[in-house]
Amino acid sequence: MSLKIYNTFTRSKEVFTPIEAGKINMYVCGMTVYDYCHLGHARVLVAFDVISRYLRNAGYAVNYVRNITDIDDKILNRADENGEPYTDLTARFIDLMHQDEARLGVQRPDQEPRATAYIAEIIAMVSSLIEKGYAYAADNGDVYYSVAKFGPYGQLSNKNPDELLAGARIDVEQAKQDPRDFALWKAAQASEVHWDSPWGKGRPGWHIECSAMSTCCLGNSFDIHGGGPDLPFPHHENEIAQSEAATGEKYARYWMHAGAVRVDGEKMSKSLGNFFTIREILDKYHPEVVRYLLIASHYRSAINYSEDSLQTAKTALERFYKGLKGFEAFAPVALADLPAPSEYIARFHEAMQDDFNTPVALAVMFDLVRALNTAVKDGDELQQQKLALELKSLGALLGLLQSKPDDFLQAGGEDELSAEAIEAKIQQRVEAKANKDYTLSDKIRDDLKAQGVILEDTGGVTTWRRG
RNA sequence: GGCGCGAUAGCAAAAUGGUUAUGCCGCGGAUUGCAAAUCCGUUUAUCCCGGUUCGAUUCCGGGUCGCGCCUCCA
Repeated sequence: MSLKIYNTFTRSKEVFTPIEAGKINMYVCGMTVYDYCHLGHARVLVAFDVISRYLRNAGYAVNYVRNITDIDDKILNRADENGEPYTDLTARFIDLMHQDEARLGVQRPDQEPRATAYIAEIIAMVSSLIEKGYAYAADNGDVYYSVAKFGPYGQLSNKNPDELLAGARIDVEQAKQDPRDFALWKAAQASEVHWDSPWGKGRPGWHIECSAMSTCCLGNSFDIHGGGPDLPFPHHENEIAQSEAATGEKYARYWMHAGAVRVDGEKMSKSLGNFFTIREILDKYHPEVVRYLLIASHYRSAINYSEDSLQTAKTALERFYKGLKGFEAFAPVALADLPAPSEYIARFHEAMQDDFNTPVALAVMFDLVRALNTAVKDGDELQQQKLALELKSLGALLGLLQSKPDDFLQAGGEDELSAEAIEAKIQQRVEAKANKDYTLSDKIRDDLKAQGVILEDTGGVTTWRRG
């Protein structure tokens, strides 16, 4: 069994072979920090979190780099609107992003380079592109990349450069020699934030920072480059043009792009203003519910967000947690460390190795929890322990099932009945049952149910959860 | 206009040239004081029209509808 990855560049699933055996260098385009992260960002964060976790678990030494773009027109505009230094704005949203990612259980990347820390490298790359004839300094102080000079331009997004020229419909900057050319360096206006450069005071263009940071952190060529669904063109196309022209080497080998998150059939995006932030969703739902929702569809397919879909995700997770009650003591282990792994482990690997097919991986876990429930019913303790450990270990690999079952099943809002009040009611009911006063005991149970609390009498013991 | 993706049961979502996806919901049974949970069983599918094939949801062609990128967006 070998790992297969869908490569945007070839538009096909390919057997994955790293440049250096056992090592994977991976770069993912991260956030431009001027606003809260929304669910679309969460999708990319979680997708590549699961991918990097799986690759590590499969034994690869993964170097996962995810950048932060902390200088950009939108950042400067927002800081201007707020009347604050742009560095205050970016520091705040970097911090908030880290909070969101921690709450979602997303492991931090190995390196998290920021554009403003790589200005010297960016200037060096732009200089190199000018020297090699791929870029030119215009009269207005901007530096542009000359798209016509890069023969393979358009390969990633499957675009014909000639047709791009015909289709240009934005106001073309006068200083450009060709409408398709894009800015590597932008001259600073009057009092704007700027750095000194051979072309005067200015700041980096949008795409160059990723070329510079990925090359500095991972080398001229690396294994995987990932990002959101709207990045293949122009961002990644331009990265390829910049990097390959500057280094003369193949840039990234496998391009991976997450699918869109939609709302009512339309892409969730800042420009449409139809986005839900991660934190507002996490105010109402357990982080694992959000993770489950994002993983229950394949990472490349579009998903349609709704409150209902979160509710369904919660119900699905409850099935796992109900099965794990009583196995709190089992700590998850790496899959390679499982003793005598069951067929479910092999099936899980098979699913994940097929372009990280998490929906199938979850289906395997549902089969596993059924087997676990059966083992519990049959009183087969060895089998129970084995399967519970396996389920927790598979869950851990996906960043799920990390809570104690009761913590997950009993989690409630502040306005809901307290655990103490529920326990007191249960005690009253135990006494009623002992007196065979089923009318009272059923009334207590019905009253609790009306308040969203479900009682379960299992083996003479009553437990509860919120429905 | 260019490039690309998708259409699967009540909902969500995989896969597959012939054989159970899976989860939720519905129905029946076991279990239970009654429930809940669990287990067992079970009802609903492959957008339309052609073609290839012994056989197509799956491959090919055409169509319809939806969506994405082509402009800042993950």
